[in-house]
Amino acid sequence: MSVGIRHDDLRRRNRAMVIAAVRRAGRPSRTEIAATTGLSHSTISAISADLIGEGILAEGKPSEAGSLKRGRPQVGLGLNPEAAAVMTVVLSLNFLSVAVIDYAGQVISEEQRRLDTLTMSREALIGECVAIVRRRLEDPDIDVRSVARIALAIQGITDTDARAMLWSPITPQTDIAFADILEAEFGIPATMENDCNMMAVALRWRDPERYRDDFIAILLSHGIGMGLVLKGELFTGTHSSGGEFGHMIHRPGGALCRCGRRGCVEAYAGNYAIWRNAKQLGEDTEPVADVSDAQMRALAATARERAGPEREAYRKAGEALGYGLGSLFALIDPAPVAMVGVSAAAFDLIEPALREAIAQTAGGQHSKSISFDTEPNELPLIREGCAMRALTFVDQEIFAPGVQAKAGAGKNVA
Amino acid sequence: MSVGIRHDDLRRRNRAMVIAAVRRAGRPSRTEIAATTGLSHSTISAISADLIGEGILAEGKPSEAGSLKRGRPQVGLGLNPEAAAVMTVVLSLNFLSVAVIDYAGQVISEEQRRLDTLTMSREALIGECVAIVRRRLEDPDIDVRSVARIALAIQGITDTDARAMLWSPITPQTDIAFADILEAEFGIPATMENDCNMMAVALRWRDPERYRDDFIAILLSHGIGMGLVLKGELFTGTHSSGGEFGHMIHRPGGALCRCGRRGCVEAYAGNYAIWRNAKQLGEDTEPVADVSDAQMRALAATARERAGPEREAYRKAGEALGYGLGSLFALIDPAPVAMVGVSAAAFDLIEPALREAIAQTAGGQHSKSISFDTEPNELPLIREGCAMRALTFVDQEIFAPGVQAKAGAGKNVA
DNA sequence: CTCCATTTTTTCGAGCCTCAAAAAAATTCT
DNA sequence: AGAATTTTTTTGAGGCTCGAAAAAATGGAG
Repeated sequence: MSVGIRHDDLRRRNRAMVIAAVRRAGRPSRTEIAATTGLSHSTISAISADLIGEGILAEGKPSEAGSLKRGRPQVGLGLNPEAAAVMTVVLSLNFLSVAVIDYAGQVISEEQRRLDTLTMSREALIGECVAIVRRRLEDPDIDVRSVARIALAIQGITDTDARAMLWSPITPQTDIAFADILEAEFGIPATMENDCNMMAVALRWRDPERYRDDFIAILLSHGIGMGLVLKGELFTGTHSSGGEFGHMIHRPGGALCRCGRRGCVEAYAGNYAIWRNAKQLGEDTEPVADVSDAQMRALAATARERAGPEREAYRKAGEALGYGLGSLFALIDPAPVAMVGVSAAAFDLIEPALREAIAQTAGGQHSKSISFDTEPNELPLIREGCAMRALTFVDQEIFAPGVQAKAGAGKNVA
Repeated sequence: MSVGIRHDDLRRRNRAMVIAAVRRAGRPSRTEIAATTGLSHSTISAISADLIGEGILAEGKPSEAGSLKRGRPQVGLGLNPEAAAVMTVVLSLNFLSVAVIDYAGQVISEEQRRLDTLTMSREALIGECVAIVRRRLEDPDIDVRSVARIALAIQGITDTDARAMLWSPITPQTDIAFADILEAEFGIPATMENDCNMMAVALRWRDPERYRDDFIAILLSHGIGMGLVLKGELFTGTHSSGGEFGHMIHRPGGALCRCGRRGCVEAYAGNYAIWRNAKQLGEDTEPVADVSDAQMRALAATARERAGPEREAYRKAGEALGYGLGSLFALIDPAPVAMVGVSAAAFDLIEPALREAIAQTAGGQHSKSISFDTEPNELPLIREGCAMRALTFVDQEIFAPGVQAKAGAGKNVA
């Protein structure tokens, strides 16, 4: 059972709340913070005095060009960019991207690099990651000691503790404890996150109006991934990063999936599956290793131009996604969906069949009210999510430390 | 964003924690409570003195026949049965069951009644419920004023606020706000819960070792229902009671389901579906209204005896359940499963195909490690879950009241 | 230019709450 | 009967938040 609340926890939690309020609002005044947190002015005053004294917050002009109102002007409270820094490492197919971000969220150093992830050895892959991180840490603009956290993201399955990649489509290697490796190498706390989960975190940060308590981010790429936020919390499985939406069974015994099983949603909606159907290769054909974005765009163009196997391939993708979403909606009730990735740019080809399929399912009662957003470029989203993830960690675990600082990723606050 | 923690919340939460610890442990000593809650002895002493003064707890002998150890003997703290009472109302197919339960969890009055729910008018159905509740409240053994909460459970879909039944297979009526009706009639706070969710609550209460943080309760009855506990919390959809496992799509365009759609899991695994397949009526045949338990048991007996359509019907049920569970496990990772209801008694016929199907899915990697329990009788479970639900409400909202007493069901603490 | 109205922020005292340590209570063992 | 042991209560200290009042900082009116 959950443990009692100690007296000291109170201050810790309220500190964290104030920091979170500032991060969200930008440059709120003390009065605004009091309003959003529900705490009294005196408490906010005391806590913010502490935080300023510790160099975590800094005073400045308020966000609104005030001076219109009478009375003592508000003093804006902002995050002190120099309070700390975090690092994001995004590993995707043939690509490695690293950035250092200050406490206020600005990128202060970055590097990107092409790799051949599918053929690299385990050691080479790890080596590249360690090397690129080291180069960034040696950047003269960066104070190494200020880097408080590293967040990695990778396509594939990670464990719930956010320590290791268990399996990924971008490499034949399995079970690499990237978080432990980087921690050991640089002595900086690190976590290993699932890319789709980071997309969800970023969407929530970008548009809290639309993506608040319940929503779904679906990555339409070579494979199909999902990030799910339920009741305001990032949903992960109990053991792994979970949400293996792409491997829900669409048709028992159906098309061959990259995972070796049959009939998964991905085996109809992943890039390789659309490609396979468009080229009429048959559902038992071994999935190709990669289809370039340009090839996919060409496929979509053809499908738009004329009826034929290309158009049919997208229809099948839509159907699979629709039934999958429908089954998901049977479990969690419908929620806004963001489609991310190359094939999101071909969503016009996918949507009709998708909606029709959803309408055949339990979730389909409100089929018309379900709304879709599209975002063709996943990488920036993933990086942004990683940054927020790492910064939130610093906010909570370093600047509002409690007795029970957990080893793992802490709470799944999206 | 969540609101700051007030100073008064502290006491409230710790009071609730102490009550919960006593409810769980039976008759713990103050020292034991201190150990399980993590609070200091002095705090426990202060809080329990308050609670005894208010008549919520009462001193007595400790649960263990102690006197073996040296030193001052422990004083057991138990719930005072007279502190309050709650009422459970379980509405199932052709059956209505009501009980009054004291604060310590003992049944002190009950009544059961056969109805013809499928043909009753809306008014008659509501009237029966109101009448049976009134009769129990007029029982001379019951002090009406002590009844602090009514929990209803029904098969079907309820809303997230636990106010209304939205749809149920046991009646053609829809959208009956039972909770509001009973509240208005008797002035006692009421909630309307989903039966499978109550099963899950009860399982957790009965066997916290096995059913702790993550598990699944599946009702194998005329229809297929599910109660899901994830990370220690009852999982409900965002709008409805959610978990419409029975209406996940097993085969797109497949067998006709009672819900009017095609290919749902229930259309292969519900009693009517097993019946339909056993009688070789064809998948488009309109589902029958009811199959008696005796008929189902006869079917199972035949299936055990010889190969034939009966055995094949159970195989198909297993397959559908297996693929459904597999898809679920793709999302949430595998967890222990309890099979409840008549067909749980025929689980031997279902299990082989079920396991084979799971092995074909993403969740199937750990197929062998997934364990199933069976419990053929759902009604006692549902009643027990309702009772715990209502008692927990009294513990939290009445005996540890806070500023923000929410209107709805409060937190989903299973 | 001065003074008042207005709004934000800080200060101060009160009231709770939890905690650690010590004291008191209630037994068993010798 | 006294020592040892364990549970429970008491006591005092330290923290935290809150409301009210004071202080600060500005715009507007005369």
